[in-house]
Amino acid sequence: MQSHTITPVHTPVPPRREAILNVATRLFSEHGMQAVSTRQIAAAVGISQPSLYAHFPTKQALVSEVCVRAFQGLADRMQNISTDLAGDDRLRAMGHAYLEFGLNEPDAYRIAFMLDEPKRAGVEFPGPALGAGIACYTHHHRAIAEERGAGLSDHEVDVLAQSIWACLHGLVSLMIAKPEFPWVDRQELIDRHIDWILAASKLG
Amino acid sequence: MQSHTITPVHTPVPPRREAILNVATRLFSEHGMQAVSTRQIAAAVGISQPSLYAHFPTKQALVSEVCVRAFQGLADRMQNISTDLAGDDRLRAMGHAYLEFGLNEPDAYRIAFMLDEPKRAGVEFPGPALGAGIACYTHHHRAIAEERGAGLSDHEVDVLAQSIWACLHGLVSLMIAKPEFPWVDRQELIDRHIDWILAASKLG
DNA sequence: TGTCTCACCTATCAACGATAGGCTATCAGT
DNA sequence: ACTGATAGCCTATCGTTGATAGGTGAGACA
Repeated sequence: MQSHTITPVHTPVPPRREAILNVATRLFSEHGMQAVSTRQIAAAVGISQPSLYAHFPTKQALVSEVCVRAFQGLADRMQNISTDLAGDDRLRAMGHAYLEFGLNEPDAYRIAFMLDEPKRAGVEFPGPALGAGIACYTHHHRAIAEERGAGLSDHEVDVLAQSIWACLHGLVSLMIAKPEFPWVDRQELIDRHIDWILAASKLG
Repeated sequence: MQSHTITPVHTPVPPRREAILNVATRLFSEHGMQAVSTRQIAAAVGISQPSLYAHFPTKQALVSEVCVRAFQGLADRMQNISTDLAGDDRLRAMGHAYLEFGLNEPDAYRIAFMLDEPKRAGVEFPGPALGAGIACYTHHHRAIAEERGAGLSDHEVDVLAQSIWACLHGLVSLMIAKPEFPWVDRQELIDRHIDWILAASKLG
């Protein structure tokens, strides 16, 4: 039912919505997503709590949009790597980009890959946040197929890509969830984990 | 304590605390831990909601105890494997035990390894649930050290054990959190993931 | 019998996400 | 300039959550 009144020319984007997203991003990364209430977000923006619901239908929608924005950065980075590099350099750079994104944006990563989908009650979205993560997985899958897929069936490429993804996800998600675990030096573990996966992926 | 259980006439007195834990375990595995409220647990037990707090100081304490009990099963299983088997059979069996535990007890696994510690505000527990999980990691670390540690320094064993743990955790946690992802056949992925890790762990 | 203990109850709290309904400023069409 | 619609915001309130306060009643023991 929205008509020809779409572009009012003076407001290219409602600034309030943007302000809410920026404030929410900051609060989420400071205190964690579950710990930040809609009332805190509204107070930080300077509006009342119900007013948030004029811009976002639900808190989850706000969270998802914050997350999607963060993941766009990872997708861009993986895209660039895929066009700039080749061979082991390509895979190594993508692995590092993936791990470092997860460790630098733990809230976005957690929202996309470490939380259950809200699958309650019938209809079931892929979920916008998960969708943004899947876009990154697609870059990963294509890189594996092109760099390690020679002589493998599509199915075998799928198995390899999912196995490698699991290895990368395992390290970043464990480090996010359990930072107090007595890890060995973080950078050394990341480097050797990736090198080890790269070598193993040549085993066939 | 109350070993000879001839149920008294009036009050069946199956220890309340035990009944709560059993009911909570069932409800958590049916609907997920976050979705079950203290009121639902109390109703299923047949007592009022505040009465729960006579047995557990907080909901988190109840959740943790359910989780610790579940993990005791995994620890026992890994202990048995470590004494019954050796070589690659030992590592393979432990890997399978670990993955299948996570997939069969997703709530316990999630509580122990996929949730942030409640580290806010000063004092910081290791957390009873995490503690139970760490006990299992210890079995894993020892097995890696004994089966793959020849010629490696302690530090290199740590790196290898943490890398392999991350690979195992990655697969189980992703499958738990994202069951709707188009995974290849679950059993095939598990088998080939473990075999692949086993082979890779021989690369040095 | 008196009293101590303790598991249990009802009543209630503060905080949460979310909704209902009214007020006001802007703006297009007449 | 008036009118009517719209958008954005407000206060008030809802139902649910985890958790607390304070009273009640039964069994153990002197």
